[in-house]
Amino acid sequence: MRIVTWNVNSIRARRERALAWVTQHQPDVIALQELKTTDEAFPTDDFAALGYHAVTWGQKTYNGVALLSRTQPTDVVRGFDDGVDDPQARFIAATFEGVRVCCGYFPNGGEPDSDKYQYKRAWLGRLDAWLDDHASADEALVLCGDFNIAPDASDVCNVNAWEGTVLFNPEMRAAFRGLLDWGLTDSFRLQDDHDVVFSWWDYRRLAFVRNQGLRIDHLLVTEPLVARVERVWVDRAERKGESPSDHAPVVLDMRWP
DNA sequence: ATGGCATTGCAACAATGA
Repeated sequence: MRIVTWNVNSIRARRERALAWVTQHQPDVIALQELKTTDEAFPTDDFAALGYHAVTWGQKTYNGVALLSRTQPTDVVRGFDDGVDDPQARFIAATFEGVRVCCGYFPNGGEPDSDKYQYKRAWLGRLDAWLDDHASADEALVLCGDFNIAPDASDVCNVNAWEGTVLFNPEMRAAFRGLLDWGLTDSFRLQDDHDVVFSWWDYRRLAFVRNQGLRIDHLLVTEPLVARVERVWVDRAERKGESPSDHAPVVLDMRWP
């Protein structure tokens, strides 16, 4: 089974690339973030023509998440359903062939002293609560998406430049460790021979050609899946050429069922 | 200390991202 996470930075701007990528790489499930459009404007029919089901949770202009799959999803949830009045569409989950796939577009956080960072903190707490209340570390589960957290110094191109930012600081590293403590494993780190580590490169300053990036897109798996992971890899090629997203797809290949 | 690049929505370049 191939499960992919990809922040597309607008599905309308990335429509042709996304269709081509799915055609080439044939994922079983692909979790998309930053759709930046409504459910009505999502190219559901284009993916259906390729044989993919789509469940979406979009909104105008910002945010938006989706799950595309070869098989029919079950038990779809949109948002945390925790009573918080939150207009930001950042979380969707569904089950595919017995694997619960949770797709999050974690908040960026703006600046460390900002309201946006407070929202990021609160959102991470709400995610923890959702996992406690609606999921189990004993079930086959993948938590994937754009976490907007670089978990370790080895995930950062320039530690001095990034330390203390909303993407890389002690509190965010602790939040990431909290997810691991809940019972998740960073599938990428089950393997130590990666050609490509980073998953995001800034559009500016020639960051991609200089390979000045961050690893902020992750696929965390529960124990029932750990031994089944075959390979986790970043499709750096998708970051090349005309009009790429600033994120590359991260691919998890595993033996399932 | 700031912009740099990209996208959206509204028609002003402002808001946002990472």
